[in-house]
Amino acid sequence: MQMDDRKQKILRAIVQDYIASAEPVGSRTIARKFNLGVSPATIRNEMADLEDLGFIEQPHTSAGRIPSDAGYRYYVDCLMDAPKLSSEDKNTIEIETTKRISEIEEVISHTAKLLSQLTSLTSIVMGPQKGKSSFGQMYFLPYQPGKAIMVVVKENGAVENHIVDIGEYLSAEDLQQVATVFNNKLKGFSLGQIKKTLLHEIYSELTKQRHLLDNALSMLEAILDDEPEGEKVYLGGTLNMLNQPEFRDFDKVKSLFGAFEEDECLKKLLSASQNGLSVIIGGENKLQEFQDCSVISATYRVNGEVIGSIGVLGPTRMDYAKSMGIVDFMTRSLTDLLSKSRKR
Amino acid sequence: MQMDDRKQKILRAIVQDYIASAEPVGSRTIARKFNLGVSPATIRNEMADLEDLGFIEQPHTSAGRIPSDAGYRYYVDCLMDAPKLSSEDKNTIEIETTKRISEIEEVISHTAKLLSQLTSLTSIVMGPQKGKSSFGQMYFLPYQPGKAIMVVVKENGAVENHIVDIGEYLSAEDLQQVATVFNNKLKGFSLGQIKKTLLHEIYSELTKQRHLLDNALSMLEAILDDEPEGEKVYLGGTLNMLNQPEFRDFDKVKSLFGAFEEDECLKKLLSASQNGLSVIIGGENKLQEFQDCSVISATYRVNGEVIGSIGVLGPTRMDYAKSMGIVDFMTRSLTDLLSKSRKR
DNA sequence: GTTAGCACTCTCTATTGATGAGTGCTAATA
DNA sequence: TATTAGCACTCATCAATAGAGAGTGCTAAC
Repeated sequence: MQMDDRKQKILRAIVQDYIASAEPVGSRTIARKFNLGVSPATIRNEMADLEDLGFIEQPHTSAGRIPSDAGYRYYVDCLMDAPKLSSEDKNTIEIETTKRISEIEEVISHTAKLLSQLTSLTSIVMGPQKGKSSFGQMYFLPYQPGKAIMVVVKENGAVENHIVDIGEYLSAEDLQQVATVFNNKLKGFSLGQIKKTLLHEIYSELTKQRHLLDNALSMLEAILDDEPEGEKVYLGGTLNMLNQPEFRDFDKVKSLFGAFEEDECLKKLLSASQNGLSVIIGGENKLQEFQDCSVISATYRVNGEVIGSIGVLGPTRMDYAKSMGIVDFMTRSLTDLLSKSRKR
Repeated sequence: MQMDDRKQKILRAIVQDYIASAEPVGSRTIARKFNLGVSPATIRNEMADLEDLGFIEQPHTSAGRIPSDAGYRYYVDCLMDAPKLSSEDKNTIEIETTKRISEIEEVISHTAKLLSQLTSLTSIVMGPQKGKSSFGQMYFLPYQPGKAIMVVVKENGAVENHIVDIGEYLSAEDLQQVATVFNNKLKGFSLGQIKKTLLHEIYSELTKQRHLLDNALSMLEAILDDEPEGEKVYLGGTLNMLNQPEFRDFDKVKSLFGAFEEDECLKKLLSASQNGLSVIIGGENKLQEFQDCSVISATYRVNGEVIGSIGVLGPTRMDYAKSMGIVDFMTRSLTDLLSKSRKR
């Protein structure tokens, strides 16, 4: 049995109607709403075929059909209108992203909010991958006796400050000296590389200045320890999930919101998209908690280099065309925005 | 009618049993579980009296009784065992809070997590009140052409960095000069005060150095604009609310989680506690969304000055003695920790 | 003042039956 | 041969009903 034109039309009708209504779609409904020029009985026959092919399923004997994961997949791959976004949404994105915002973190969290607003789904935005970000420069500023503020500028423009213990014996010049060594040795290296290969090099350099060493070492540790394992993840519109009829079930909500609190889970969700727009549908997802969800994600770049990803999470029954359009456009404008702001 | 000793014992029994079981408490249950030496019938009579006094109520004719807000209030004020915390919890708090953490923000968010863990409730922690925090020092660091990193150290020890536009024309010395003016003029003033009274003073001072003024002004604006209105609020254990039987209701969950996303709401919740330990029970709360909740909160200090508050939010039926014990102790150790770290 | 006994109330759960949406099959039709 | 009309059948949903159980309030006895 093959997918002919009519089967495709019917499958598309089922998916679209189910996306809109969240109710199983019957043959009669299709005949009425979509003008296919055939009777419900014919549609029933075709639907039986589509069920055999695995694209739709029946929740119970006397209900209409709902798309299976395979059905959604076929829809996304072959039947769907090209991802599109309304000029209204486009406008909003352009206005919102051109509002001058100075810090990357703010841009990111702002993006998460905007994304969830536009899609009515839950948005997940992964900030610059710190492990991959490279060291740019560092400064030490006086803070309190025995402590200093260490300001680290990454190559991607992110700025972080940490309080570090410096012991009692370091003067401002000593600190300056340490910073100089760091800046010379580390510029351009990722923090991962720093940890592995460069640590002992600095160590030996500083050995020459015996009196600095002991305290400098604790600083080094502080730098690397304070650096969290992975990237920061921002969520937006988690509440939107509560509006979806498929989550009118307490246990589902609990396990879902539980997963939301685990950064690791969210990172895994986004990790699929290596490049371009990625769509993961229902059971294609390996994470138990998200088997009833679909994820649309994409990576964004700064100056050509992938530094993070954004995505939306929703019920399997989501408006793929719209969501994909928004995620795609958002990725582009984020990439634009970040690259532009770096050039200035 | 007066509260005699037996009435008090019965009321305490009702509150405690209801806290534990979340089920209306019947006369028979009390006679069985609490050895009052009287029969269920007698207890029934007393319960009728307690209901007349407004301390308990019946969800429906043939159910047991549950405490009213007034009942909880009486319990907390007069009947409850002194707020107490297990030596186990005490230990956890002491170990967790003495882990060396350098930045105030980290301490705060860590506190929120710990608090919700120990109480199985939702924790709300309000960070240092920025409006009330005072300016300490500022530095400018080179960033990119036309931009600088502005590092602001508050008097309470918090450090923030912002990227500011400086236009094309400012040299490092110019920046240094501006910073010096700021540091001299502003040290010790709250940001509120800065905005109102000192702005024109600096303005006039900088007027003397004409070439700096235009650009310095935009920086000033950046400083004050970047400063958010209020304090940052941290939530922990919001999921715990889903485990409470009183929130097995979708509309409640939705409005509750909606309120969680509004920082303003949460701030209002905590604002009650001006000093010491404050307990707000059910309807005493003015916010619609939290009428079924109680809030226990307290303020913490750095060097005698109140800089924030912590609290827990739970269903009206919460274990007040335990929660109050934990919040109280936590406040103290937070105060200790922050004050100690400031002295070093 | 306390208690035992009992009728009464009300929630909760399970059962039942009616309704309606939707299917699958068969036979008639183009 | 493909399509369609007709019809019996299935199953979820909803409302009504009955029975069980928990708990009360009242009365009368202790």
